Amino acid sequence: MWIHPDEHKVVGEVLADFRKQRGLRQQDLAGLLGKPQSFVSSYEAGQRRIDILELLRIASALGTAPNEIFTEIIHRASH
Amino acid sequence: MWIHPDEHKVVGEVLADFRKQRGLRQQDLAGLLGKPQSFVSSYEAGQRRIDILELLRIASALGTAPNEIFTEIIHRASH
DNA sequence: TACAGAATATCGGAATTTTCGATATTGGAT
DNA sequence: ATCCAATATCGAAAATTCCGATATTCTGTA
Repeated sequence: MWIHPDEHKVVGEVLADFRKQRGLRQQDLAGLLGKPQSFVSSYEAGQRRIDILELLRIASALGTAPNEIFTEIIHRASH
Repeated sequence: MWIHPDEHKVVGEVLADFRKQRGLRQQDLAGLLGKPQSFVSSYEAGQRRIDILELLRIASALGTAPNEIFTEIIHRASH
């Protein structure tokens, strides 16, 4: 148990949506990141934090600019 | 001991430079963040990771857009 | 240079988080 | 209802974080 203040759930949801938009499975993305599927599952559920470098790598794997992800997080967190 | 792959040092250096540009001491920024000075010292030295939400808060406290920080990190990390 | 005070860095060890494979659960299609 | 893909959860060892107290480094000034 523990972690996710609600805002971390928002982060996970945004990252999950970006992944799904690309038609990737957690396992696919995990492979690109060199991590197990449970890693992706965990952060998408807001159970694990993503640090700056991880975000850069995830954004890169998803073929998006980090700022796109940030913009969406801020947008959703403000509701 | 441990953490900082070199890239985490870059993250810390960038954040330190942004802080200094604003004429803030670690203690000042720490106060804005509700954390001890050792927190700022630690991540600026690349000894502690900064997660996405923390970056948003730090950027906000420094009066800059998160993307400015990212851009600089990517720029420096690519050298 | 020598000093004072400000600024930053380091320590220690308890608490929290992360790790990853194995397993369980859920979801979608037929 | 069954099959299989996709995602979620577990556990317990390893790694990281936490923060105040203290040490060190830095800066200006006599």
